[in-house]
Amino acid sequence: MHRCLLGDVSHSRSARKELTRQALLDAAVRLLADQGLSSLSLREVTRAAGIVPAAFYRHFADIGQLGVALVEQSLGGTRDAERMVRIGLTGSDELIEQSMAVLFEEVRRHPERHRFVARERYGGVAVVRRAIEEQLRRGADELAADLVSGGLDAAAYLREWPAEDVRMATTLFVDHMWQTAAALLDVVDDPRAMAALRERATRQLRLIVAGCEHWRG
Amino acid sequence: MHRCLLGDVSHSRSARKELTRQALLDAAVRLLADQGLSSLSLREVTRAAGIVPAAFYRHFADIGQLGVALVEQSLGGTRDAERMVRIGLTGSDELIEQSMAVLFEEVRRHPERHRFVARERYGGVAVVRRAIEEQLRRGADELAADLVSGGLDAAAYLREWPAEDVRMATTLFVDHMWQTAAALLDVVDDPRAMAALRERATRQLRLIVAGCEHWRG
DNA sequence: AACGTCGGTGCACAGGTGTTTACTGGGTGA
DNA sequence: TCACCCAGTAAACACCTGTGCACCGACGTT
Repeated sequence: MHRCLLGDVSHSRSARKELTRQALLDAAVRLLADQGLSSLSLREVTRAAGIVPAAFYRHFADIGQLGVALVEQSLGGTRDAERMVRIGLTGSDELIEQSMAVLFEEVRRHPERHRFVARERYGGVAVVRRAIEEQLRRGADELAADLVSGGLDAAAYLREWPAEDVRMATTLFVDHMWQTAAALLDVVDDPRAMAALRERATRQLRLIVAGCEHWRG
Repeated sequence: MHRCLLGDVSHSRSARKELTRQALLDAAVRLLADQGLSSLSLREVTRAAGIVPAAFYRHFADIGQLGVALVEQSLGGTRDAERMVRIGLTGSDELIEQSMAVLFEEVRRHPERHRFVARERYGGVAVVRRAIEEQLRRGADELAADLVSGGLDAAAYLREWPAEDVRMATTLFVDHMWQTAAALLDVVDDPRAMAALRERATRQLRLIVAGCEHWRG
C-alpha cells in the first residue's frame, strides 16, 4: 500500500516519485542540522520522510549520493542568485554590499542547507567534498568572468591582469564569502552578533579589494 | 590482566595511564583520516588502541571529550610554532613567507591532525567546534599582539589602528592560513599541486597585506 | 480490458553500537 | 607487609544499523 505524502491528490507516477525524493532531501537536511552526513543513517532519513528503509534505494544508491544531490540543490541556487545580483553593478563597494546581502538572505532562508555545506566541505564523505569544491570553483570562475568581461567599471583594471591572478583574487573573495556564511550560522539567532559579523566581513572584503587595486604582479 | 602497550617496561601507574591515553588519541587520529568524529565509534577506537571498550571511560567521558583533547594537541602545537617563528622578523614579506613555511611543515608532519581539525571546524560535534574556534581566536589575538607591540617595523602603522580593525585584519589572515591548510590536505601527495597552492596562498596573503597598507578606516 | 512496470511494503538477517556490572591483579602509600 | 586504589577485563544488555527478498497494487501502455 502506498503512503500518501501530500493527501490523496492523484499525481502521475513520476511526479509522486519526485515528491518523495524531495521529501527525502528535506528530511535529510532537517536531520543534518545537528549531525554530520557520515553519521546520518539511512533508516533515520526514511523514517523522517515517511517511507520504509528499503524504498530509499528507489531514489539513491546510498547516503553519499543523497549528499551530492543536496549540494547541488543548496549551492546551485545561491550561485545563481549571486550571479543575478551582479548584473548592472558599476562600483566595487556596490559589488561587496550586494553580494553580502544575497549571502545573508540565502543563509536566512535556508540555514540548514548552508550548515550542511559548511560541515561537509571538509567532511568525511569524499564524493560530497568533491561536489562542493566543484560548485565553489564554478562560483569563483563566474565571478572572474563577470568582472573581466562585465560592465563593472571599477574592476576594469582586472582586464590587464594575467588570468591566473584574477582567479587567485576571486578565489580569495569567494572563499571568504563562504567562510562568512559558515561563521554566520553560529550567530544566526543573535541579531547584534549578526550585524557585527556582517560589518567585519564587509570590511574584510573591502580590504581584499583594496589589495587588488594596489596589486603589483 | 593489564595489556602491555609498549613491552614489559615497568612504569608508574600514572605514566602507564598517560601512555594508553595517548594510544587512544593516536588511534583516533588514525581512524579519523577517512571519517568524521561523529561517526567514529568508541569500540573502534579502543580496538585500535588495544584496550577493551569499557576502559575508554577511564580516560574520557565520551568521544566528544576525546575530540577536544585532540584539538588542543593539534592546534596548540602549531600555534606555538607560528608564534616562535615570528620573533625577530622585520618585513611583512618575511612574515608571510615564514608563517607559510611553518604551516606547510606542520601539515607535512601531522597531516592527520590537521585533516581532523579541518573536518571538525564546522563539524557535527558542538563542543569540538567551540574548542577549535577558541584556538583560532587565540591565534588571531596573538598575531595582533605580536604585530602591534612586537618589533616588526613593516607593521608599525598598525599601532594607530583601532583595536577592532587590527583584529578584523588578523582574523582574515589566520582564517586564510587555515583554509590553506585544509586545501593543502587534498593535494598533500602531489608536489606540483602543493607548490602551486603555496604560491597562490602566498600571493593571497600578500594581497591582504597590500590591502592593509592602503586601508582607510 | 489485459498486462507490464515500478514505487512502496513487511520481514528477516547478521552484525555493530554505547553502557553497565562485577571482577582481577599489580602499583603505591601507610 | 598489608590494605587500598584503580586501570583494565569479560560478559551481558537492549538497541540500532544496512541490505536482501518476496510481495502488493496503482499507474501507464498497448
